[in-house]
Amino acid sequence: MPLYYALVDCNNFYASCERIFDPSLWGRPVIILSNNDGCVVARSQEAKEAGVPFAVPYFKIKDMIRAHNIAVFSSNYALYADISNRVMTTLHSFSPDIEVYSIDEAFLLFRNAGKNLEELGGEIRRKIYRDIGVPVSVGIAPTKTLAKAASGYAKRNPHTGGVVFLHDKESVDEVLHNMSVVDIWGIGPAYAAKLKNRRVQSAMDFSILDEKWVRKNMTITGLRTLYEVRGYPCIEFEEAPSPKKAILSSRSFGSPIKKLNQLRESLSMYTSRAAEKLRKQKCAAGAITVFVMTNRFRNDPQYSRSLTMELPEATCDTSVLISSAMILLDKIFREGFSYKKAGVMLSDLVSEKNIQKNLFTHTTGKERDHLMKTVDLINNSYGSGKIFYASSGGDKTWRMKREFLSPRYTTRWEDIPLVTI
DNA sequence: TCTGGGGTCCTAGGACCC
DNA sequence: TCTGGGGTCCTAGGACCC
Repeated sequence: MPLYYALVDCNNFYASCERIFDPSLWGRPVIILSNNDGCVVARSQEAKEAGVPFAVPYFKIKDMIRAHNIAVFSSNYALYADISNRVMTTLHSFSPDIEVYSIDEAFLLFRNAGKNLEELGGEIRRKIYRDIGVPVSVGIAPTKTLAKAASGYAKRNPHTGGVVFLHDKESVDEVLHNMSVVDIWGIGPAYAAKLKNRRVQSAMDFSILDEKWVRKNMTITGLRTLYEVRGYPCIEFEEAPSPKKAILSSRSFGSPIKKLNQLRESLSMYTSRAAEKLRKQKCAAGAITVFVMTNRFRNDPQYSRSLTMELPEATCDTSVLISSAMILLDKIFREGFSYKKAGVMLSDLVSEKNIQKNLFTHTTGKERDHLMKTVDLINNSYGSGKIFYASSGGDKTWRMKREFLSPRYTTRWEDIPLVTI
């Protein structure tokens, strides 16, 4: 029975989100910056054509921005996440089997479907564009890796109408021939360089490689990719998002910081964030790691360290986690460096129901639970960071830069667009 | 002179993804 | 002046055990 995977991929997703509410951006190059307005993480088609490279630091392209009248935005995750949810909800109406792969992509599974899949792809495209305003590309193929390849091909080649269905050898070969090996899902720059030495350039070259060589040089994951490219599905379809094994919260600072106090504030803040995420997925952490680092792009003296501590008892209590983080920070902090980034990682996660009690620690139990729930409730209702731990400080000189933030059109009452007649 | 072998667990580092 | 953040998986090698 034929089984096909469809990959639906939003085109230039962040840029498309900004355009929904600001039609003056149509036809104009648009770029979106990473946290701290550091580098470019998304570009509209026009911006790509104007020559803005991916991941380039913002300060390096200021001239180009002026010359091409490029619209610049800070990342507005509240907006993107909300639009993403709408897209995923719409996709659900096309197949009950959906794997939300990232904020702008989802796989759909189609069982026993025939030739009409191409048509269905077109329908998906039209519906999402009409209902939400986001253009998407659709790739349909017998494996996830080929579906990815197909949607990429659809995006690059307008004559496809944004939908590519790989249903026979000819159509697969056409796509693989016109695809660079580094664009295969699962092959990054390191493997691509290795492959280039073997004169493997196109995805087609890769598909006919010797299995043993791939296994030896690209591990078992590389071998899976090889089979997938040949049309044998090896990568599982995961409908339910698998529970996280670690939770990370880290940030670069708006400007470098030198004082222990400032590091303490920022780490205390990141720990609160991580703990919130932890409670949201109803888990407790058995270990905590703290790391600090200087700016590797500068010629200053460099320092980078991390330290992990096992907690006597798995916990999701923010204050326990903060005090543990502070102990770790005190151990790794060195005077005299300009720190650029710090973070905290919570690992050894267990379900909050299965916490192994420690005989020798004093737990306060229910009251703390209740306190945490209340803190989360307040912050969820009145905005993140409405109440916070005093150790997170009020100074916040280290806070993130977001100079070009658009309104949270869909998630904040004050920001809802007004229509004037 | 000859210096085992098999197993587990942990960690660091490297690869990839968006 | 200004170079993101948050993840997963795999492997090699060391420590340790019998």
